[in-house]
Amino acid sequence: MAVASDAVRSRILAAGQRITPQRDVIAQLLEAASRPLGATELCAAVAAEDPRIGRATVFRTLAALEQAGIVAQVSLPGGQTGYLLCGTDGHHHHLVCQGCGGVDDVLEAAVSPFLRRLERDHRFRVDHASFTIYGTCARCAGPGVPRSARSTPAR
Amino acid sequence: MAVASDAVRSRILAAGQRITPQRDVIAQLLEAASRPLGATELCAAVAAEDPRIGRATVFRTLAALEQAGIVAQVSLPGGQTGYLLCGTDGHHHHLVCQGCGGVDDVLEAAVSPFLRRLERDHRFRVDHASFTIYGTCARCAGPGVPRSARSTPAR
DNA sequence: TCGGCTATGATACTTGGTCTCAGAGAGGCG
DNA sequence: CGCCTCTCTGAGACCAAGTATCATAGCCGA
Ligand SMILES: [Mn+2]
Ligand SMILES: [Mn+2]
Ligand SMILES: [Zn+2]
Ligand SMILES: [Zn+2]
Repeated sequence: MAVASDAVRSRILAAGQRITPQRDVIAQLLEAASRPLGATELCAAVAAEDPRIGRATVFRTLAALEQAGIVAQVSLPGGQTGYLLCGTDGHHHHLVCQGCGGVDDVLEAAVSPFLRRLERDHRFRVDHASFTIYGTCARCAGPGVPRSARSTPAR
Repeated sequence: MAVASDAVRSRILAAGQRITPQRDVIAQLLEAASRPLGATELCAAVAAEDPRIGRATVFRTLAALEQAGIVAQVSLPGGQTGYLLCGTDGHHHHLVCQGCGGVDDVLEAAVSPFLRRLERDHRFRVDHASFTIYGTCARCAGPGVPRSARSTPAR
C-alpha cells in the first residue's frame, strides 16, 4: 500500500513527468479512494501520510496528473471541486452517485449525438462540454428497497 | 437606467423577498450585461454605481436572486463562476459563446431524452444535471468569414 | 555518477466567498 | 400616514482554495 499502481506510474512517465515520492503518495491516496476527494480532504490525507508534503505540491501534482489524463475534476454539489483518479482514457464524463459517492464514466460517444443535435437546433458549434451528473446508482437505489428504508449511506 | 425592470422586481417579490436599492442596482447591472459577470467584475461594477454597497450584500443578493430563479451561475472556462440574469423560467441549461460571451438557454425538454437514455444505459437515476456548454454562436462563427480573419471579439 | 532540469517546501498573496452582529429600513397593517 | 416587525445591510474578520516566488532538493538520462 506504499505505492501507486504501475499503470498510474507509467502514465505519469508517458506524459513526460517525473515520479517522485510525493506524487506517489497522492496518486496512491486517490487510487485508494472510492469517490472524489475534496481539496482540504486530500490535503489532510496527504499530511497524515507525510506531513512534510506541502500544499502547493498537492495542487501541482493534481495539475500534473490531470495533464497526464489520470486525474479529473468534478464539481461536487455544494460547489466544491472533487479530485478523482480516472481509469478511462480520453475525454469522458461522470455520473456521481449521491448515495455512495461512487463515479461512473460516460464515454464521449454516448453524449456526442446529443451535442450534435444541440448544435443543429441552436446553430451553435460546441467546442467544449464536460458533464458531471448527480443521481443515484443502481446499488444505492435498491433493488426493491425504498429510499426511506435504507440506512444512511457513507458520506 | 436607474432601476431593474418590472419583470425582475415582480419576480423578487413573488419569491417573498424584499426590494431594496442595493438589489435594484445589482439586478440592473446584471440585466444590462450581455454576458455572465464574474464575482470581482460584478463587485467592481456595483462599487462604481454605489461604493457604500458591501461585498457581502452582493453575494447575498446573488443568492437571493438565484433562489428567485432570476440569476443563474455558469462556470466560465478557467474555473471562475459567472453570474447571469435569466429570463427563462424553470430549470434549463446554458450555451456560452466563447466569442461574444453571449448565452443561449437550452430548455430542459431538449436534454431530457438524453438523460433518460443515460439512465437506462447506466442503470442510474439522475437527480440533478446542469449543463454549461462552451462553443461559438452562429453570429461569431460566420457566416462565411473564417475564424482567423475576424477581429478580436469582446472579452 | 554526475549534472541539468524538474519538482519541492516555505511562505506570502489572491480570489471568492461566508459569518457575525449591531443597526437600518422595507413594507404590511391599522 | 405612521408604526412595528422582520428582513436586509455594512463593516470587518474569517476561511477555503488555490497561485506566485524563489532558494533548495532530488529524479533520471547520458
Ligand atoms: Mn473518469
Ligand atoms: Mn438562462
Ligand atoms: Zn451509489
Ligand atoms: Zn457569439
